[in-house]
Amino acid sequence: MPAVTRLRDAAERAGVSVSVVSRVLSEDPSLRVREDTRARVLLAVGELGYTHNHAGRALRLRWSGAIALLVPDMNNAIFAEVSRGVEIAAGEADLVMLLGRSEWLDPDNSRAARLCQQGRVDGLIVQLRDEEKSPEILGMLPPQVPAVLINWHQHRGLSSVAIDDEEAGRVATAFLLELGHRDIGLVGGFEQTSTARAREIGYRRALADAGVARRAGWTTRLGYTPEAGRAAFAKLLESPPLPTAIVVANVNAAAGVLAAARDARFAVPEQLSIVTVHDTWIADHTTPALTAVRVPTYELGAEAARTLTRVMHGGRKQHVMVSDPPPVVVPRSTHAPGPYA
Amino acid sequence: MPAVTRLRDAAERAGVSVSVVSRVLSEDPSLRVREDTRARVLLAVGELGYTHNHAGRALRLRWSGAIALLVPDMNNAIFAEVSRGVEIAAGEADLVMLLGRSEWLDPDNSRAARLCQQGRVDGLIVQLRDEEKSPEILGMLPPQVPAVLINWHQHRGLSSVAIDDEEAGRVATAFLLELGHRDIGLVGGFEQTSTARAREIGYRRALADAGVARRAGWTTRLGYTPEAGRAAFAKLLESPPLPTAIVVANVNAAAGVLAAARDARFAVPEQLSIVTVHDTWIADHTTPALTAVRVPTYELGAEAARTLTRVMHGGRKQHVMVSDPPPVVVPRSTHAPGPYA
DNA sequence: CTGAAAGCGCTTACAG
DNA sequence: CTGAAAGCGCTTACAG
Repeated sequence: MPAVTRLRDAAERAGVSVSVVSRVLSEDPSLRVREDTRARVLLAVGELGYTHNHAGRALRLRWSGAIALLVPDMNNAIFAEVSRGVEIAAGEADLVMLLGRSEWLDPDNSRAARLCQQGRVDGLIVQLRDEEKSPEILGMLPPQVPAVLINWHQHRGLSSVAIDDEEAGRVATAFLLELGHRDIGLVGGFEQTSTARAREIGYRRALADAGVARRAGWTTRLGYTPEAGRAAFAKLLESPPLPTAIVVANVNAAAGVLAAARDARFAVPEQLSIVTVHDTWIADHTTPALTAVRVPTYELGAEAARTLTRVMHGGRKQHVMVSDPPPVVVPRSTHAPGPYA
Repeated sequence: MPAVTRLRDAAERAGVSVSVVSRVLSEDPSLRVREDTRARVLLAVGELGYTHNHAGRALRLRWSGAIALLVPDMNNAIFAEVSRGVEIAAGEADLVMLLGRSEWLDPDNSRAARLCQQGRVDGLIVQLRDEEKSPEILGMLPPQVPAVLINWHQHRGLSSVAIDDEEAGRVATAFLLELGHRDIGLVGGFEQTSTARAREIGYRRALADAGVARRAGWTTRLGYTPEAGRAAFAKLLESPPLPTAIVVANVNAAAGVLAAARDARFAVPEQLSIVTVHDTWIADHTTPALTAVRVPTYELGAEAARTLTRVMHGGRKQHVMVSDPPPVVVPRSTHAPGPYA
């Protein structure tokens, strides 16, 4: 570590005690200092380019100024976008973001717990793996650790932040209904994940609102990966008749559906319309480009950081739904008028 | 912050002084302690679940145990993959990774410089934005700050880690030559970026080795984005004749090329073969799926973390080329035999 | 309005 | 082999 200037150096240069420098720099409004003293201090600080030493400050203040974002996989455009939101909102709260993996929560010798206990981070933002049966894994964390679960609705044990997944599912479905489709399937996520359930509810509600019957065989719940999407399409093929349109609950799965449809020489959108949730840039680069429901992923991350900040400052556990901007369909090339148009 | 156990608590429980606990935990092999003392200490530590307080340790030891990875945009599969490598290798060196943006280097009030000066991070891994004219921006960093530039070859001022970009360009081109193409263009990156230059050299060398002429009009250097790819294709169209094949220096640009070709109703690979550098998962999800040169992106990140560690431990500036595994073509669906097959 | 002092939790010469 | 003490750089009661 370079020999940096300490509070003491600045104090000596300004001809005051360290207390004064520290207080001037703290910008405590209740503080009385003579104007010329303050000026001298600021001058010295400026000349020396003094910045407080973080470790000294953290030790004294008992906080680290860091939060950790734990995701299953950065190699997922959705989480990458969330991380941008977290990083930026954290920065606005003068917090720094540490990037980690959801594995860090794994019970035996949890790295996340250690980080918290060591005082390296003040809180956690957690995206669970979809395979996780439930967020019980978080039970492994010391209960005092401030944490917020993202993409989870109303978890009883922890604060959570989610987007309006139900509305996203509803909007996607309503769009297809309006196009004249009635035979609409759902390629959904795992049943145990909160977002998958919400999106499915939205899908069902849109159908119900339109008085359109739902066919159980047209709903699959295989997950949010391209492979899951492929599998879902295969399953659909197995039990004809096929729907004329499907809602896919996740864009990565939608890419898989599209690939499988292509392999099966199925024409999209002529034979099958597809609307997916999540407007990541992959949606714009498939062929045909995916019609997608844009959801506030970035805002989700930002709100998670803000919520965590509140919790860290002693706020109560809370459940936040990010509903601004609301889910909206971005029409591209995977939808076509349905038979009832 | 939760009331965690301190060294003192463990010491009291074990009936020894804090010095002993600290020393036992440090695992200094040169240390003499009675076996039963050590056992008592370890027992107490285990029972209490003691972990050292990070701030105390960092203050005393004058290091933070953290590094920062600065990238232009996480929403780029290549950097996401690099970050995985960095994170994992950092973890192996007991370092934690802070994720930041290249903007943090911007001269006025550089956040990166502050982070270093505060002792919040011990070093930096930097991916420059492609628009950056040159790495001179790093001149803004205090010279003592350990830093390594990634995706840059042989920068004179700083350590750097890069993949074998020349070989990647060569392999891509050689693959097309072998397929019977001779009219081969290059959709390259900005001239000022080191990787773009290297990939272009590889492309030229492959042509030269095969005794095939290069046509200047078939080389564009518009950057690594989908938009750049689209623009490059448009430019190619403007000045016929067209090559029968192109090497694209970056997969994101390749996605743009593909989209533009589709819009122009150009048949890939029948009328135009495409081989791109970077085998991110996007390559597998375009239509047709991109034939790509797989390069060791993950390893690049991991090696960057290791190199930075060495530099932080006082090692000299160094330039590392990650050449294992070597660049290799992953054949998919954007290549076809050329006219000289 | 300003300063001297304590103490955050740790490691490590130094004594014994 | 073990302990008492100093000191890393900071903030903040407490005194004046």
